[in-house]
Order: sequence, then structure tokens, then C-alpha cells
Amino acid sequence: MAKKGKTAINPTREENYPAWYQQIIKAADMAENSDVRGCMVIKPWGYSIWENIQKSLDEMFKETGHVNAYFPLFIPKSFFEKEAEHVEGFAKECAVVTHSRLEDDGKGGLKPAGKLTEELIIRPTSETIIGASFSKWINSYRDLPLLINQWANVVRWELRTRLFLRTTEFLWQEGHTAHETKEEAITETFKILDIYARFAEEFLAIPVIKGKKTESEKFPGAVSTYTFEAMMQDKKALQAGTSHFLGQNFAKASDIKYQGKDGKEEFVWTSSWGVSTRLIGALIMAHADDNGLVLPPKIAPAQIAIIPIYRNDEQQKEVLNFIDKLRNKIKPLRYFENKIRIELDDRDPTGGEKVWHWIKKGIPIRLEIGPRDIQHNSVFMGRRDKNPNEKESVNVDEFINNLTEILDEIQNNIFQKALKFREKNIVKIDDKAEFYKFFTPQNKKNPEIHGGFAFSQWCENPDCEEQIKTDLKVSIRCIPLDSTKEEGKCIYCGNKSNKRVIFAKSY
RNA sequence: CGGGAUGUAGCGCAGUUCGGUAGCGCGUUCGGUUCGGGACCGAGAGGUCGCAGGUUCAAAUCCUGUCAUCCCGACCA
Repeated sequence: MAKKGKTAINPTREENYPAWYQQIIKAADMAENSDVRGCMVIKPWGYSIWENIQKSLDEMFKETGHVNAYFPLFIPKSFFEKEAEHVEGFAKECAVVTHSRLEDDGKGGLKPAGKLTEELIIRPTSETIIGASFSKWINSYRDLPLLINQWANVVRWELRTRLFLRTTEFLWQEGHTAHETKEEAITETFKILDIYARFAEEFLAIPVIKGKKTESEKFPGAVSTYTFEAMMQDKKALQAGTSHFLGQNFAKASDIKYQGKDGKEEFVWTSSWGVSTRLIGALIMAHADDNGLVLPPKIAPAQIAIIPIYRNDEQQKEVLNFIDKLRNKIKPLRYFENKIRIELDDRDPTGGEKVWHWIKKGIPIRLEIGPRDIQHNSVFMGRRDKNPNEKESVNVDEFINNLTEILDEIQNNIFQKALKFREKNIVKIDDKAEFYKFFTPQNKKNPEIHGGFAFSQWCENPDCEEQIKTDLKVSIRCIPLDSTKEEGKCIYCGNKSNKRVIFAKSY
């Protein structure tokens, strides 16, 4: 009989959250560390999730008038130096290309040669090089707005990396837009933030809080940064993506000017925005449980795994035949305009191992189909939003008829569960001592999962923000956009304050 | 980049104190029995013990260096 422990993933979230996270990725076979420090290999199951993210977001960008383009991986150092704050923010984590070829070093190895006259930076983000193109492309107000997106890889030489959450090289999209007026650029910034938030909630099933970053947390070179923050199951906040209003900072740095209707030359107003493979990390930490990954149907590489059950060749033929017919019935169905993807697991039939294999991979629906089901024209269904042992026999026609609703239900259940978790762990705190207690673990040596989001008053003094960060490692994640004015006292200094912000530990 | 921990078969680990040439569970391969909750029996394959030096007749084990991973800190999508 089964020799397994209580959970498929060990350690559990409660026992050791960071180790649990690594195990989820391993068990679902999503990615692994590469031979290059800090870089990951994204394996098919993980990459497929990224492809689905790309597909959905790309559609949303295009629906709102954006077009894709591609800019170089390399940025001349001089371009990069143009925006002072930008340099300061990114200089410490830039990979620099200094040579263009390799030569025999006379010891059986190779040495770099062909020193470049100007060093090239591998893009950590592309504001500057895209700005250079924009300045050529834009002449007149008729050229505006310019709404460009690129899907690319970027490199940030991080000192501490974690699969998906922070890697030296990562995949993302970066939107860059130029507008005639400040208002238009700001509208764009919010429009994208809304798209991101909608995508996170409707596709990734992750509830998010939209908000503005404080001065200390904003993007280097931006006038203002907007973020959408999600709560992970260890109650920490994850910045899932950002949208920046850049004012005319980069327009001035890259000399992006247009001639207005009045004939006068003006600098454009720009925005930039991005989400990355970090979203996959968010997906894992928002939904996965102690039995493995949990995938919302809309973003899953496949929605259904079919496990055939049989004893002999004759039964195998019969079962596979039945499955084939089932697949043909599913084929014309569409789930959010997409085909429903099915994985048939016809490896050698070995008991329930295959069932657990798919549970760990987070597949939304598992179907076990054997002779007994064929007899009753039914399928044996397990759902990832329910306990692994909660399985039910469903009539085939009923299953087909209800399939999209079932997927919807799973999608919704996953979202609701995450939402409930967040609501439970977001607390209004107005007392300083309580605030400190909230963010201090009971067990100092081996901190348990604690804290959450504290929705507290802040007087807008950066010193208060800084002190809290020093004391508790808690930062202001954002000033929620829907945070209404409310008279109160700053949680740190007690001075008059008129709004609440989200405090949390973060990734 | 600073502090701590860990590197032994695909995965999880023992062996290191006290040096003697590598083992367990899972997985994997083959044969058979099985098959509706992680099957069983039998027979195999698989490791220059992270890497490089050093000490020694002899190193997974002792010493030095180095690399990687994980955790904490500083920094960040």
C-alpha cells in the first residue's frame, strides 16, 4: 500500500516556506537552476504557463492599441548615462560587455580580445535605447501617441536569486509609450495598471491591490510608479508588476521632441510598464498547497489530465477508444476562446502514482477512465480545487455539457480562496505597539509565518517609513488607489495623517 | 556583497567525530504478477563523494583554497 506521508510536498508551507516553494517547482517540473549562477532553465511545464501569460496579455495590449517591436539587447553605456536617477538605480546590477571576440591564450584556453571602443550594457530595462529610437520616430504631434511593447529578456545582476521571483536573467514585457500631454501619459499609466490588475485577478486568480509607490520605492527615473501587490501564503507582499509615469525625464534625456499644432517644439511625456516571469512565482505562492502546484484553468498548460485504467491489452484498446471519443467531443468546445487542452497519461499503468503526478503539476481536472466508467458511460473526476480524495463519477454527456462551467468554477474557487486568505490577513492597525507586535515573530530563531498586510496611517514623512523599515523590515507596499481620505495619526510618529497605506514584509 | 548552513547515484539521505577505497529508501532498466488512492517479487544499471591543491602507504572522512545552493542581512521586477 501507499507509503507516502500526509502530504505530497515536503516540507509543508508551515514547516519551511522557502523550501516548500523550491519543492513545488521541482515536483511540478517547472524550472531548475542552470549552470550559470542566478539563471534558471524554464522547463516545458513552466514555460507553457509563461506562453499563456504572454498570449493573454499580448491580446489585451493589442486591444488597447499597442504594437510589438524589438530593440537590441545591448545598450551603449553612453545612452545609459543620460538619465541620472536611472543610472544610480541600475548601475550596481549591470552586466557589461567589454570585448567582441576570444583568442587563444597560449595555455589551451581562450582570452577576450577585440576591446570595444564603447562598452555595452546588457539591458536591465530599455528606456534609454527605446528612447533613442523614439527621438528619431517622433517629429510631429501626428506621430503621437506612440504605443510600443516588447517581449524580451533582461539582465539584472542580483546578489540573491530565487527561481522565478528574482533571477539574473528574466523574461518580461516592457511597454514604452510617448504622448503629447501629461494627462494622456498619466491616463496610459493607469490604463495599463488596470489591465495588469484585471489579468492578475481574472487569469491568474490572484487578488491584487493597485496603488502608488512611495518616493523611496519608485522606479529610478520615474515621476511616479504604480504597482499591483499580491499577498503570498506566507503573508508577505509581492510586487507583481509596475506601471510608471515618467514625465518628461526620459524625453529630455533622449531628446524626444515633437512639433505641436502651434508649431512649437515640445518634449513628449512618456510611460513605461512591465510584468515578468515573476508572475509565475506569484502564481505558485498564491495558490499552491502542500500537495503541489494549483493552476487556474485559464493559465494552465492543460486543463485536463486523463489517466486510463486497464488490466490487459483488450481493455486498453477499449479504454483508449473511449477516451478518443471523449476527446473528440471536447475538441469543439472553447474555454475563453481557447481550445481545452488535454494531457493523456498513457504511461505504463501503475496505480495511483499518475494521479499524484498530476496533482503535483496542478492540473485543474483529472479524469480516471477505466472499464467500469465505460460501462456507465461516465468518467471519474478529481478537481484540484478540492481534496485529492474527493472524486466523483460523472456522466460523460453531463461532463461535456458542464465542462466550461466546471472550469469556471475551479477558476473562481481558486480566486475566492486567495481572496479570503488576503482578507483574513489584512488588518487595520492604529496602535504602534500592536503594529510592532503584528510584524514580530514569536519564534525569533526560526520565525513562523506571521504578520500580513497592515492598513495603517502614514504621515508621508519618509523618515517614518525608513524607521519602520529599519526596525521591522516592513515597507510601505503601496498607497492604495482606492484609499479614501481619513483623519488619523501616523502609526510611527503619531503626527496628523490623512490616509492609510499598506505596510508589509515583501519579496 | 557581509554572516550562517549545506554539497555523497535522478530525488531524499546515512557514512565524516576515530582515514582503509561507498551504502540505504524512492526513482530508473529488464522479466513476471498486478492495476479504480503513491502496487509486489526477482534480477540489473547508475557515484573520479561539488571542484582544485595539500597531508598520508591510504582521504567522502584531516588541512587550505575555490565554486555552487539554501537561509539571514544590504539591494531589487
